Amino acid sequence: MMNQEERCNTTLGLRTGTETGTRTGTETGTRGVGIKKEKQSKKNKIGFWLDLSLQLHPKIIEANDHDHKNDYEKEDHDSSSFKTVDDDDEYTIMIKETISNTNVCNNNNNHGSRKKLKLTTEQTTLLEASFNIRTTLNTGQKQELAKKLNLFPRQIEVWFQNRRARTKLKQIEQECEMLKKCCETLNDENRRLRKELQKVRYCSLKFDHRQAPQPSVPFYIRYPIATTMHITSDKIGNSSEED
DNA sequence: GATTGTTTCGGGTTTACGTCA
DNA sequence: TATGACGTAAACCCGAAACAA
Repeated sequence: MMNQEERCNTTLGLRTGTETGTRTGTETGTRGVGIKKEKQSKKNKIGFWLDLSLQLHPKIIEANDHDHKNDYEKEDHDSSSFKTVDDDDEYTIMIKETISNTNVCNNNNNHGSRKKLKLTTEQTTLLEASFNIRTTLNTGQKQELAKKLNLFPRQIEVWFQNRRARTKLKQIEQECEMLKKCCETLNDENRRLRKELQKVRYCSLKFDHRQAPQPSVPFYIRYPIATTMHITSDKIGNSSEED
């Protein structure tokens, strides 16, 4: 429940736009100061908006897609920056009832939940084909595709955004896998070289025993690293691989 | 050149929905 | 059959950048 102070925290706005399902351009943008502020403080705030939306050209909706289309139309409005009421508490309901017969609408989500559209196979196929040609669309291409698929341009936009994100995620996963394998290979190589080093140490000890008194510094340390590596890989390394 | 409004995008999150144990 | 966990994808939110007026 809201307290008295919150109840008084109301906003009044004017909304323009169309019923075509596209955004009105006020949803995003850091410099759209006035409207942006309203959006950021939408929670726990009652907002009244005068809706001047126009239905320019009612879309022809296929029978089996009817519910989803209507839902999306509602959804698209709800997703705009004017959704200022989130929960149907007593006060909100009262406000709704009060203003229900006027042109003022508060753009509340009527059912408290959004419907999720599942794209058909044909739609997905065409979208994928378009994505393979180009990963971003300009306005014209977006509208053309939306017309073809009987979707809203906003849906096309969202699909492409999500698709780009999925592509990037897959790419990152692949790169991660590659680095893992690379790391494993390097670890294997490291283990192999350590083993070879042990063998060299062992050989040098035997050699010193036969040829000379035990030196104070181990045999392998007396050679520069590069030389040691050379001996290791070319001479002894081969024999170790035969093991 | 600075300011403002608009559009688009990336990154992250939320949520509806399907699947499976 | 019911249900909860989980994965997926559509939709959403926000900040940043680019661009035009």
